[in-house]
Amino acid sequence: MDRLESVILFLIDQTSKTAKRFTQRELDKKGWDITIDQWVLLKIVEESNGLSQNELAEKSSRDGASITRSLDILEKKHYLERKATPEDRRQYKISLTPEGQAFIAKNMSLVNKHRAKSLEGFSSEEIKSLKEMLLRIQKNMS
Amino acid sequence: MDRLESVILFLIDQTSKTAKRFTQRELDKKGWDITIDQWVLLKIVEESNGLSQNELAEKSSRDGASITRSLDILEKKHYLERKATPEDRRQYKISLTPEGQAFIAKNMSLVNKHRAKSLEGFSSEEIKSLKEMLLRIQKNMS
DNA sequence: TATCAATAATTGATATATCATTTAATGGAC
DNA sequence: GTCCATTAAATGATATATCAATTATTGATA
Repeated sequence: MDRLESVILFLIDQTSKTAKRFTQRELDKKGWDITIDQWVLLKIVEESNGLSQNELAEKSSRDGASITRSLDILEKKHYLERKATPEDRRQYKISLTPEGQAFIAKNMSLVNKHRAKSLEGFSSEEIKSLKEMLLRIQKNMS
Repeated sequence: MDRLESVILFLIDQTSKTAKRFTQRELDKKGWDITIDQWVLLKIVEESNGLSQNELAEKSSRDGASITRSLDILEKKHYLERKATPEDRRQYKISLTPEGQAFIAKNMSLVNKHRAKSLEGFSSEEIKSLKEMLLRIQKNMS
């Protein structure tokens, strides 16, 4: 029977927490006014404009209720907006505002710096294989 | 510039969330009355009896305040207990109760089944290299 | 031994996640 | 067209995470 420190799911969770906490603190120091999860939401919207809230929940692996509340916050900051969908009045299409675009533009290089830091010393083959294994685990757990 | 889906830190977080939600739901169905994070705490105590709360926070990559509250819950369920430390009356040593031991014994095989499921199709070399890469990322982010 | 900085755990305030429920709108089946 | 199950998003209740501040204790130093 394995000790916890060698259980992959435990290590993944631990790595996620460690990296997130580290990055969040660094970004707070730089005067960020949003969380990493909110940033991720902005990036998803940037990459796929006009998604519905359910689609955002799916893409970000989060609960729909949680997305509703994050969108409220990001809308209040004027980083993105809900646009009515004429074909289906129950749903919205979410899109970036110019302020949202500007916020991403201003911070992207800092985020890239952190991503690079997390992978210092990794070869591109390693990164490729790591990605692929993470996806396999996700598939196993769904 | 990479799309989010190929950003390692994003994939790690996503994998962690997916696996945790999946496992939590499965365990809830079996009538578990604790969360995965509480389970992890129990397991840490089982593997290293008599740690202080700060040490538990460190090992579980969680905040001390959060540990305090989880311990309150687990103590109320009589799964573990705080024992006074005579050498330092500020700290406690945390240990499993017989009920805690029994709970682990009863559920361990189910947990192992989920761990195995997450790694279906993985060779032991792959697992070894995945572990090692996760630890390297943690080191990079600390 | 009196003082004071450092430390362990707790507590308060606040933010966010999750599940269940509710509301409004949609789209079949009849 | 009416009924009704389904769906999208919002909301309420509850649990947990984080940070900052607090409380009690320790240990070093003057």
